[in-house]
Amino acid sequence: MTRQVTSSSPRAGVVAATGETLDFAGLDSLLGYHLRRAQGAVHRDYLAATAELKLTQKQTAVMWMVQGNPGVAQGAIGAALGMDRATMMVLVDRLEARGLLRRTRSRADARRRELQVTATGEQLLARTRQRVARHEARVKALFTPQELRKLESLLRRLQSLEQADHA
Amino acid sequence: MTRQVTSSSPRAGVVAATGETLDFAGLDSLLGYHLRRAQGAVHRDYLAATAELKLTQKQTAVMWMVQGNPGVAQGAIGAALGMDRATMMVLVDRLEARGLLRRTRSRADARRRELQVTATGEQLLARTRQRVARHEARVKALFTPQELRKLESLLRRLQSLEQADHA
DNA sequence: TATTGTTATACTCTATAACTATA
DNA sequence: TATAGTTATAGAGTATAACAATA
Repeated sequence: MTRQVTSSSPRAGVVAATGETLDFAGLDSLLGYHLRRAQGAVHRDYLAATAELKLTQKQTAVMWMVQGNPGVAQGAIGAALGMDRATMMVLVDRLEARGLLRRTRSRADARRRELQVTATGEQLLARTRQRVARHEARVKALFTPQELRKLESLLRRLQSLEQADHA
Repeated sequence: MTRQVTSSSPRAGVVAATGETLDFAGLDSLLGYHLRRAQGAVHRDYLAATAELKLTQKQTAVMWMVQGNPGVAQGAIGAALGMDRATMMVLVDRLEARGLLRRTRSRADARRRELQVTATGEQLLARTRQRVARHEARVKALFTPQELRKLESLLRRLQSLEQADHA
């Protein structure tokens, strides 16, 4: 497949599978576009790397955080990972149903649910970590250490949009 | 398993809404994590900026590409934007149902469906472009021109994962 | 046989709103 | 009143598999 991904030129285009040249018409001047494409590519690589384990990026992030903070409140995890309460519910419901997480009422504050990784969860998470490490290595191999630091720093700055006022 | 992969500080954490400090336990050393968070933040900003127009990032990208390439085959758009045929169907079905796109059988190759933006679609896309421009400006204001070029270049490299062999 | 589009199906993430129970 | 969690509901993106029409 011939790929002609000229970016900066005024009439950037790709040679599609059909042989037609498509005009991006400035779409590829949008940072959001590149971010979405990059995220898609990395996500698909992640899925391929962890396929049989059936833990998505988000689910892994939750398991990971709960393991690192045993007994943490459900909402605190959601807040730390930038997820809505309701979104968090869906995630935790599934992980609990699979026996990977335990949800117990907090004795200090009965409104809260404290999360713990189960023994089954520990095992699956350990296996997932190995796959993730391989996936990460493949991704990071695209960059020099300096580029990696730069990229991470720039991505962190994008995250700061979340805190900004939208008045 | 001892994990000491914390990127910035040995015990990186955030103060959650509750006042508890959460340990990321190395999660934030994963590039995929930062990418996902950044994409989430930008996506939410995009949604807020275009709320009443009801065109998502993906839908806008499709409309944008069709406008720039009138009569292009449905599959060619999908390929250029990195979407599955079935995924593309869902997108185009919705846009067609809203009267924003027209889908006609190609005379040159009857297997293909050629896409066109309707008059209604043109209007909505024009309004969307204005909102997107404002959104983009807000996002890009986080960076210097040099940083922007660097970020785009690094994101492009991530996209190249897609072409790699996963044998 | 290969390609393009289609349909059916399924799963995940996301969010809003209304509700319960606790504080 | 405010907070933590819950439930119901909905929309959107993603993908696999099987299929029809066409090349």
